[in-house]
Amino acid sequence: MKKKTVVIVDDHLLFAQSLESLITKLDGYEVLAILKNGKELTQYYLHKRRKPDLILLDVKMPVMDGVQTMTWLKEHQTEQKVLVLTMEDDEETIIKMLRAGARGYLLKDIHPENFEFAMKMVIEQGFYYSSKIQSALQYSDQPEKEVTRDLAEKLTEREWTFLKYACSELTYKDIAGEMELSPKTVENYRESVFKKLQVRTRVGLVIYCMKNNFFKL
Amino acid sequence: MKKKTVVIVDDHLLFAQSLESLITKLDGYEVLAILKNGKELTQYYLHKRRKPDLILLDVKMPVMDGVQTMTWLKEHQTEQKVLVLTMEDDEETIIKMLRAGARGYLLKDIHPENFEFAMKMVIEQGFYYSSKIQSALQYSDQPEKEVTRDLAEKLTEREWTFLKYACSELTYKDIAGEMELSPKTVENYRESVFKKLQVRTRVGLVIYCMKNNFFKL
DNA sequence: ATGGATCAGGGGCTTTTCCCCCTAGCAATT
DNA sequence: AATTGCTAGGGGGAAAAGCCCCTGATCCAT
Repeated sequence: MKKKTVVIVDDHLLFAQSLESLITKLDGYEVLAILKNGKELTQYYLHKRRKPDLILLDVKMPVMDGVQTMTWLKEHQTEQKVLVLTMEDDEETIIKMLRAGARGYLLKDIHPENFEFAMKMVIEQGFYYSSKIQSALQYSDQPEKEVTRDLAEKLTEREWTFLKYACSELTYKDIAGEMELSPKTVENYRESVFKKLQVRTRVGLVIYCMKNNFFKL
Repeated sequence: MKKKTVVIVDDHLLFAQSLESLITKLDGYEVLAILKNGKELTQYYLHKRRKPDLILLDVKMPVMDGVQTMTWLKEHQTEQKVLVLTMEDDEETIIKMLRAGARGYLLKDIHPENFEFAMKMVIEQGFYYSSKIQSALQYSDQPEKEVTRDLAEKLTEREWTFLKYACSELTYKDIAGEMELSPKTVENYRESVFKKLQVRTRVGLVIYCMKNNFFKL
């Protein structure tokens, strides 16, 4: 029987490499590559490397995170099967990933036996949802919350940059300096981001970012 | 050569078991047990099981976390060598663990080669500090910062209550309403909390709380 | 070529936050 | 009996944040 191929995308090298040795031990699986983020994954495809049967994808990563990667995959590698493997168990992240096309979602505290089963399921059946994830899915049809989630992804580049600065003790004037813009322009980004994320204060903004693991603190 | 023995304490089973297979592959190491939290570790000693040369300890765990475990070990297993292996890279956690007696501190995103070296160092030399951790250590002797860390836990009941409200989109006037106080009194709590936590803005306060997991968002 | 979105900038205004200063009651130490 | 610490309250002022309004310049797609 031909071995199933796997690519691991996770910035935690120790975990990634440990996982590789676990997977290799499972027999029937082969790890083609370990990549540190989504950017490296796009490079991987670019160099026409062997497409894996399954991608194990982390969510919180520098450079290009799980959600961005998932979105990219959906566009450029439609058929690629992905199992999200992460610490993030908040509903928003789960929903975001599943809607971006993830066919499975696992928390890293899963039992290794279940892990093997989940890989098998995603590769053969195309999906795997643990019970925890299923309960999160139930909520995913509530309209208002949906809207918020979509808007979160519709921030422009500059708005994202602003957002990162906003999650600090810098004043808007400081941020204007950092971004080399007029304070008034920064003010506009504030307004548009507030509206898109539906918050009313800067504190609300920070909380929103934390809840959704936009970046590590 | 006798194999070095290791016990892994980490609630993320998949990671723990993956790590086990990595360590076993290293040759020269033997994993005696995988435990889910500090409580299980105390049970382990209670049953007079073989004491390992090294404990790999996670910080964020349910039941009995890394800091509590470290404190317990310092009292009951003074000679036990411990390498902290975790995601938590904020200074407070690092200092707390080192002060509780950890002889080494590693982030999970370390390169596996360095990981082996770190294990070797802790077992043979009794310590290992990565450069990141060393820089954190530098600050630990600056008196003011030390005080801050302690004060973080010395918030009064009312300040604590205020803090929770402050991590929301409520204005101080709103908070005054919620706490049934005059806005001016709330203002005083703000000032005292700012000073104790050494932040300059409310956003900084929220970030501080998130970094230190004061409460779930 | 005409919207539509993104980017960059501004005026004017209100509210909130932030930073000092201060008083006073009450409880537990010293 | 005095100090310290927590509680609750206040005055005044400067800075920042928040909320409307508006003008252009690109660039991109119908």
